[in-house]
Amino acid sequence: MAYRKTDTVEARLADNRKRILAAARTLVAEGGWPEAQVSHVAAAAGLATGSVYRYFPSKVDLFVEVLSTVSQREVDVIEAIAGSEDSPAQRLEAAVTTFVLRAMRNRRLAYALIAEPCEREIDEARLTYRHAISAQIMRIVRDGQACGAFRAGIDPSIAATVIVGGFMEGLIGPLSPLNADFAGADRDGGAVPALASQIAEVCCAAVAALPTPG
Amino acid sequence: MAYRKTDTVEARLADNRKRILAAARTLVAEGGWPEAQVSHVAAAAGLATGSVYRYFPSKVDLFVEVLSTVSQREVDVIEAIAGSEDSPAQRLEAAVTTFVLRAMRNRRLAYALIAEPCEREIDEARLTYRHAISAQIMRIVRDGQACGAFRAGIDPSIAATVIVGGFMEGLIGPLSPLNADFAGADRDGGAVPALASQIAEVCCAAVAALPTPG
DNA sequence: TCAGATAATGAACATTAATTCATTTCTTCA
DNA sequence: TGAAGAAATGAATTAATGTTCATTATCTGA
Repeated sequence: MAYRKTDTVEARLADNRKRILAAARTLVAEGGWPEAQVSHVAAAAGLATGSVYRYFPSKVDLFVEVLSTVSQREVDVIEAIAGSEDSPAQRLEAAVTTFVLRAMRNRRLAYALIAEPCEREIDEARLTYRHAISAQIMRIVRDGQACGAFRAGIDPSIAATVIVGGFMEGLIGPLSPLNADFAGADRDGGAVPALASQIAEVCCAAVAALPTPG
Repeated sequence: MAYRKTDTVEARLADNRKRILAAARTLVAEGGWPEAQVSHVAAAAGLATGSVYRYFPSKVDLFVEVLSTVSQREVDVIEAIAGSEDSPAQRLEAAVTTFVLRAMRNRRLAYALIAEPCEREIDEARLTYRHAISAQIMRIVRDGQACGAFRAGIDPSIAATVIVGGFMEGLIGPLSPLNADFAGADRDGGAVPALASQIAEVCCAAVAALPTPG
């Protein structure tokens, strides 16, 4: 009488869930939010539309999980940099450069997750990760102020927010699907590293201490 | 046989159009985009829903005009500052401070026009004005580099973009309706001017030249 | 005042996807 | 193997607004 999920079934269910997430991510990475439709996801995952709702309570939940997974990885990367042993100036430079370079590796996805207009609830989920990134930058700023490498008298929270807004905005143009300048994949030695280092330089200067005169 | 609009009618039509725009603006300023519905606008303007379509081809056109009117004024203000006789450093500081202070005078409206999720086409119209503001900042950056007040070797376009993103992001938290910290109208001598000057300081430092050593 | 022309109305319509759910198919285990 | 439970299906439903348009009201010039 009892029905208990076999390992086989359990595995298939888990696989379905993964495939749905992967399909959703791929669709966003290829066509942005306009492609992010439940029926498309289902088709791409080889399931019926209604089946998606056996794995995710709603479209928003599904895509928030996609966004969270990708974003959390970026937060982790920045956190590792923020917690490293390098000088605050080096850490700030590395955090910004790394973020820009990584975003440019998957432009369409990064554009969708960072800047493309989307549903309110997904947009709100973005804030979580922006805050998390900002918190790591703030930590670097605090450390820098403590050791005199960064100017005192600036609110670290404001500085971090401005820096995060700055490098995100610096990315948006190059990320935009409308912008063809960065379409070529000349990631190494090309325009992308130059962009990253320029953005990082401006961000670092925003908080750097003035060299002690004399 | 012929029908020619009387001055009276002409005036009434013009007045209707203005009232529609004013109502639309007021609704956005009070409730943001969720309130920006054609039927609400019509009711607030004392007209029927369908009548709005005698003055504007679509909802998007109407609200793009609202956004344009408000945004262009801000562009004009910044342009005046950018073209003034002050030093580049003073102009940059003034541009950022002024923008922040003006935005904080009508937080809900500024939030809607700058950051609140909205329809794709309205969002695209935002970019126009962000670019226009960026162009003015870039002009200041160029002038500053030319006279040695700002560091050479930075792409003025990138610097301007990062600065604009920075102060916009610095504003978003304080502008957000969710944020109660700035709800009080202590505009003078209070938290708002302090915020503006902190944001401006960070932005200015991003491009300022290092004092010549020795 | 009246015919011709325009303006205003607002209920009905159109659109677009998300979501539901009655039905079908698959799984389990005695 | 078959009865009961679970999973999958996908067409129909829902919902929320922007937009239309047949109808009504108003205006102009003679």
